[in-house]
Amino acid sequence: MPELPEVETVRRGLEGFVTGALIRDVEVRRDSCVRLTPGGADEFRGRLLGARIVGAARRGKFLWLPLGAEDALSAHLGMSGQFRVHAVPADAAPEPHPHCRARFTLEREGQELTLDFLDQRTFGYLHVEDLVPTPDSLPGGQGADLAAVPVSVAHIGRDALDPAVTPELAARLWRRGTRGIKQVLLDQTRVSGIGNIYADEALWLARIHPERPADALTARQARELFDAVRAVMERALAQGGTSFDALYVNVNGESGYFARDLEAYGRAGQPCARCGTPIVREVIGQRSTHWCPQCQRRPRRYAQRRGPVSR
DNA sequence: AGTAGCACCTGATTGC
DNA sequence: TGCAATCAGGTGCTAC
Repeated sequence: MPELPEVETVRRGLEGFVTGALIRDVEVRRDSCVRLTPGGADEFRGRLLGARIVGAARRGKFLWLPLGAEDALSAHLGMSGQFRVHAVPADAAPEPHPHCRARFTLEREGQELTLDFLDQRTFGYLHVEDLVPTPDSLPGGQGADLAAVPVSVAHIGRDALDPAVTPELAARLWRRGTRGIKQVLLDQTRVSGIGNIYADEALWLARIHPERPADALTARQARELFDAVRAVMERALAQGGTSFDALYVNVNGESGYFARDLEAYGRAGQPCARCGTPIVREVIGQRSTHWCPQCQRRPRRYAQRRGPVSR
């Protein structure tokens, strides 16, 4: 569920809480939340005990806590993952929530802290892995944390708020292939961080039909789409992200407020804020997709591609 | 190489 | 009331 603005909200919350902390204890409450680790929960715990967290980093929706320059505690929130912080020792913290998959006891400046990883749908996961330099690392970087990424993140493209991604670069990455642009926006190997909500919102803002073939986008449309992605994400970030329910909250358990500003996502049947035409919803590429049939027209010449496929 | 389809889960909501 | 079907913010693997 969480997309870039939500994951960044979590990252910021973690950064202030865990930076400089020593990992004193690791309680894995559900083994399957530890993935990509041959030795499972035991290895996970073994590599973390005594390690010091030096920051909190993110690329797209992938999050990691570097343990120095060599390795990191990596996390992906999947559809429902959360981190929750308690500035008290574990024995004074609330009983773990039924969805709590792992509990960490940290020590920082002589204080014991408790960090919980919750995940209702269990698509999220944790692991410890090496940091590797990536070919597109920013020279000089934005601090040591960004000069390298975890192995599991190396195949992910730079994200939509990364200063190294220019509108021209995004246009080049997106205007390839014949799939609809909505599906291409969700492809994390191109420009990462965009999920189902912000894809629909950005396409609405840029007035582009979600099924327009990626290679039929003009360079100008692609640049406008990138501007739209950034605008939507920056506004969402300023409001702490989008919360529909308790499945997305920040590290303090608080909701984000961007849901009230959504113009397309989840608004099927309601009037478009620009023209009043009811927003439509249709499943495209197995994802629920929302758009204004008036503002986001499918050009006739491309509409033919939707016709019956001969086989 | 690029793309489509499905698998991985739990829980809330909807419909019969 | 009960039960089944449907839906949900994501990723990655397999097979074409």
